[in-house]
Amino acid sequence: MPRGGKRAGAGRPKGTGKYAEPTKAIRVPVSMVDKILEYAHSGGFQLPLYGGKVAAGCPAPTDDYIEGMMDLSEHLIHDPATTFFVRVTGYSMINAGIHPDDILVVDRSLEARHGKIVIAAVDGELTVKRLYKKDNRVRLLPENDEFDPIDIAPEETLHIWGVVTNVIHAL
Amino acid sequence: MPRGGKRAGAGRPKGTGKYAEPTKAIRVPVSMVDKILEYAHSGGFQLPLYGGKVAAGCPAPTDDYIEGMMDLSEHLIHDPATTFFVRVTGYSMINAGIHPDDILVVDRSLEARHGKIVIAAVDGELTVKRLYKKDNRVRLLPENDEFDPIDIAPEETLHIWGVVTNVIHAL
DNA sequence: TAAATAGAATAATGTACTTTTATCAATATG
DNA sequence: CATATTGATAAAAGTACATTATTCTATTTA
Repeated sequence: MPRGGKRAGAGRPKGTGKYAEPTKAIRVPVSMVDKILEYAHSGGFQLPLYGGKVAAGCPAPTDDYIEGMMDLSEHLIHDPATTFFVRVTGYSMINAGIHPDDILVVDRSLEARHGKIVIAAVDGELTVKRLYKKDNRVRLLPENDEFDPIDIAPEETLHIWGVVTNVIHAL
Repeated sequence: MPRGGKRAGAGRPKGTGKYAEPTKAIRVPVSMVDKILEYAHSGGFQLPLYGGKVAAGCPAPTDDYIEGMMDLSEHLIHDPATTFFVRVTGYSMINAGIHPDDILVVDRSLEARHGKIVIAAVDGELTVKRLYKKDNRVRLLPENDEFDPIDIAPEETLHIWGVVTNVIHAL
């Protein structure tokens, strides 16, 4: 038997889907479908960032004290086209907090100014050093007394790959 | 006039699309469409990682010397559900290479063992310290001589939010 | 009158289909 | 014969549609 007629307010409510908001169909490469669905589902790798203050005795991370949400890649990489990573070898920059096996975030679109920490190709090796560029002298300075500065003669060309923006150190 | 009947080999060739591979339509939240398209287009924030060796005099990053491709988020975040970030305040862990305004990657699914660097909530503040947990004593040890260790009395409960896995330091 | 239930309403989802884009080959043209 | 033109072909991209899922309400039943 019919139970019906018109009725206002019926129907599936908005925001009851997986994402609690309207969706759109877009096309992505087959090989990335899984990764992208995971990316979408986890909200774009946005994770909570906490600052200093919390309630006394607060036992675990809560939304209440979140300073904001942050996506690491977004935060560290301004232009994917000009950014790359370098794995550190050696101790020559230890006093700048750069340890072996650290990962450096490098941007080659930044100007290599005096005082910046840069990645340079010297003698077939990639090296991290602080750039000295003053009084018509160019030098690569280690931050470790046991290493010697590298002088770049005026006729030599120094191949600087980019400027280091961040150091990622695993504990 | 007609210019021809059947002909083999005609048609748009495979791999001439934006992604040079077949695509699939998937549904994603409207608010993330732009981000996801950028993500898909840049290959999932996979950027080159370089190791130590390059050809002498190599002027710029080239594919030839790539150690591999790396996605920062993927590399640093094993489980988005249990990972969060903390912004560092203060100098108490300076000797562990943890500076003010550094960002810590913290995983709360890891066991807080003796010797690990942890995030704890003490007196309404989030604090980073090395965990001492031996001989029935629990202490939070700074790595800076100007700071004092924090003793946790047996009857107190120490609220550990998670174990620090990585330090991100801007230069 | 309270609980159960069938059906209506509508959002969410996935996919089939249409439209667009790109390339090739057959023919025409100079 | 070299070059330009046009239609055939097929991949790629975007979108509309059919399907599925969910919730609400009017009616029935106890």
